Amino acid sequence: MSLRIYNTLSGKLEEFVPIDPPRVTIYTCGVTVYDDSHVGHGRSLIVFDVFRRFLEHMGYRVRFVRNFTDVDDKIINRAREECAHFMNIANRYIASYYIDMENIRVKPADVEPRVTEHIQEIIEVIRGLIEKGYAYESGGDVYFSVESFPEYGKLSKRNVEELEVGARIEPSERKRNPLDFALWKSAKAGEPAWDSPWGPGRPGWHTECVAMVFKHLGEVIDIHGGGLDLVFPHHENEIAQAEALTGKPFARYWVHNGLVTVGGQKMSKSLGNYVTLREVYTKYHPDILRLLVLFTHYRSPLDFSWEKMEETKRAYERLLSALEELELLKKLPTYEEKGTHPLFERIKEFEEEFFKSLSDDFNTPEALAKVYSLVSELGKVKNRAYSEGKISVQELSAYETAVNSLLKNLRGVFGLLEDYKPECEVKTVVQRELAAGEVLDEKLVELLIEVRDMARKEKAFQIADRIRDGLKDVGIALEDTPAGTKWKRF
RNA sequence: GGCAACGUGGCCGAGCGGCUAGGCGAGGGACUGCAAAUCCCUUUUACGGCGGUUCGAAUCCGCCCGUUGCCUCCA
Repeated sequence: MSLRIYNTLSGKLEEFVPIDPPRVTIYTCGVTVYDDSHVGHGRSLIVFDVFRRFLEHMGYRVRFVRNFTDVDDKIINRAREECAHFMNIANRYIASYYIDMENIRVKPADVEPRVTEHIQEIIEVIRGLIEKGYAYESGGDVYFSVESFPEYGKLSKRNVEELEVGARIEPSERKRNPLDFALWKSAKAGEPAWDSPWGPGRPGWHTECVAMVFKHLGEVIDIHGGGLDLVFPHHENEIAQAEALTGKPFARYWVHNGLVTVGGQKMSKSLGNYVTLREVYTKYHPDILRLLVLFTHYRSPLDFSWEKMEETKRAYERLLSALEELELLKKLPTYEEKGTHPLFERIKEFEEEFFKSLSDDFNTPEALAKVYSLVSELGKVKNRAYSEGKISVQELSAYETAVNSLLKNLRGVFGLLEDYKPECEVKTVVQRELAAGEVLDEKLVELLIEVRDMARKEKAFQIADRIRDGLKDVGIALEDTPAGTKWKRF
């Protein structure tokens, strides 16, 4: 099956052809570690996590690199505020990042390089650019000369003249052209600094990614990704440096995810309208965040709200209950039926269409629509089985096949349902943390359900309802089904 | 101001020349001791406005209106 991807560089959907199949190289710009990650970062991380899983699922051997920017102005400022070393700040937020990633189920990249561990490589890139005449040293700084690279602006569809007119870039006597950007910044007093041919200083922002790509993936990579807000200037400046140096296209496909907004406005630190990932995954199961992200196409804006989290939670629970139903259906009396069940055909269609949607520029919302169509089919099966009080062997087998197919694909590609086990309820992170002390509670709930069932058999509904209401007060909901009473926390 | 997107039914959100997206909500029904959950049915001028191309446009083209992003650190 061929995969089509939207390439920011061409502005078109293109068929995905890796340089050296089945090998695929992907680089995405990671976070600057000066604070906790928010939902905007989370979206980007989840989106590329799913791309990577999907490519792996298609049989590609993916090598995935995602960096940490662990030295920059914001980290330095933060360190100054706290009278701490900048590395302490960086290390703290890298640790925090890993906790977030574990909780939102984003797989680690194959290499997760840090800028401070690649200073030498960065210096080599800068040195090469100076040698080839694309960069110049000026008062201890080194700048890339935008005029020297005629294709500058090709990614973000701008031209140098327009940029100069609208330039709000702070003027600097050291720059020849206001659009020139710093590859190396000379150290000011009290700032972290490394030795270089141009004196002590630190790397500018844009060179790090180029140096790390060269080192860990090579001169030309298949996919370079990041948030839409990185297109200009960051990725434009990466292209300028890398291509000036090698004369080859830096990345074959430039892929950018849409931004997360709040009330229509971009979620950002500076606006203060952000919600941290930690806040989300302590309130909701991480699958719900992933589902929220995947319900919108990756290139569209995604407006975050807690109401939407609630909506997504309901959609998630409907999916879960369809899966859990299998164990209850197994308890019904069975009978033999002639022929194969039509549900088997639907499962086959589902799998085909699910991957077809994903192959069309990672259309996850459409893929989810296929998921929910199958879920509806399962609901119909369940309903009929319960109204007849029995289920055919073939139908039960089809239901089980469907559940396994959903589980396999939602786990493998979407990273959902990783902790799902039919006999256990799915818990939020907080619930998991509390789980150790819960065994006793569960026994008590089961005992109460047993007592309630006895009461119901005696038609002592007042007693039965008292138990149900009482459990509701402590956050446990009961559902009576022909196959027995289910309970869950809410 | 420049550049780039986007405007779909109560809300969210796919589709991008002809064929039911899907989710959430709301109303009705089935089921239930009553619920809950689930399923079924309904929510049928849905495609910002005005022109144009076409046998046929939400889907292509033009203009207008509106929203957003980038142009400064940013996933």
